[in-house]
Amino acid sequence: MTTEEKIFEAARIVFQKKGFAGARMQEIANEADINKAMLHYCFKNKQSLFEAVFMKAFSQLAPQINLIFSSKESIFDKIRQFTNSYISFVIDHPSLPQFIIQEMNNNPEFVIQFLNNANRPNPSLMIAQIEQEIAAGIIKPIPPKQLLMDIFSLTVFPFAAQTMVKGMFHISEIEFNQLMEERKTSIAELIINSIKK
Amino acid sequence: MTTEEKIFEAARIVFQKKGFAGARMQEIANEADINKAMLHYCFKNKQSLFEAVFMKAFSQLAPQINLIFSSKESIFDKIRQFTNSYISFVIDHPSLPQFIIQEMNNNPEFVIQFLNNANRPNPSLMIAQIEQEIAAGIIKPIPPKQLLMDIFSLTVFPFAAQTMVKGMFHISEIEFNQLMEERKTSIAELIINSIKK
DNA sequence: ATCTTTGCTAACCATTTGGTTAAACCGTTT
DNA sequence: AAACGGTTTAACCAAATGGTTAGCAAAGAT
Repeated sequence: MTTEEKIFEAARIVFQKKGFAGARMQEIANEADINKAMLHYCFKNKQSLFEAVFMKAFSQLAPQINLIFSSKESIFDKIRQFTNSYISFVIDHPSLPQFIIQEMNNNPEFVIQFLNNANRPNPSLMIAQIEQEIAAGIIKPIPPKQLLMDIFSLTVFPFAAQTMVKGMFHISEIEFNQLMEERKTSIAELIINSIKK
Repeated sequence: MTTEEKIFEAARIVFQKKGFAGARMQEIANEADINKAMLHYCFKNKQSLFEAVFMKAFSQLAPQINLIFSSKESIFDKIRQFTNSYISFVIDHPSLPQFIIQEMNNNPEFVIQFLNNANRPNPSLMIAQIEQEIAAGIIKPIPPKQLLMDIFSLTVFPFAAQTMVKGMFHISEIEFNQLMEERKTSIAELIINSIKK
């Protein structure tokens, strides 16, 4: 592992645990087990190191989202595929959702500029598809944006609010992951049951 | 408004916008339009000022949650009541959910101690009720914890991820609030449709 | 009138924090 | 072996930041 990779990995850990404002360059250096000056040798400054970490995080998550926005399946299959693959992915990267949500909320200006980017996830195709399937009588009439929010809410929220969920239910990391495994199909069935005619 | 109230209100605004780590005492003083030394005259330090704000936030939100955990209604009515009243409340306090989730995730140790407190929202009664209604054949068999997570996910997530939702759909604050109004009944119907026998 | 308390501020302080620099290290080239 | 270039570090710096202090002004209390 190159020094730059060590730094990046350490930065990822620290930024995702403490957020941009709470992270300390010295802590990242300690985590990477290198001298603090190396951080500035490999990355311009805290901001650009953070942006590298954030972009990587987002670029890992984006394909998961594009999976549901851009595939050619029917709505039902899309929902089944998405809940399954997204939850699998996030179990392996459990701090990503909260990290992204937190930093987006703390830098709304950045988000606006960021989401105008080219390969950002774009829901408009899927909204059109939902309207079509409603018109075709396959699913009940439901505002497409609501359905999209339903899918994301059910999938992402338990991870974003992980600490609270664990605290409320008094469960461990392992039990939490078991719940999320169970949730893969549980969510899909919930939505499909509710919208199919 | 007393000086202490001015400080508290300013601290609320700044902490909820930037989080604990991102908030600056000077910025709070500016927002309150008083001298920075007054912060320390009225509150011991940053930590205790933050705790006052956090506790207030949580104590406002807790009754909304206890509404669903402790009322005597049937599950269906509980869901209808909760989605309605929670969303009404949070439209008026839109940064509360993200604030609480963020600070809990950033201080997990604090959460553990905090959720052992007496009047914390406790889901066990409602879990028992769900099991009863399943046994009575009123609703389909579904793991109670999943149902609880479903309700909270659908209700809380759009607010917690507000900036992302607005960015994805390219909608304004006002349009967002309209979506959330619509969502009050939309969510309740989604869940009830899906679990009723 | 004077002392005391309370609310408040300007100036200051110690530490932390992001960032820089000059020199050392080390493998490669000449 | 001397010169070179990329890598790494100890030491340092300036600014930011949370917190303190000494004192002022006004309102009660004696």
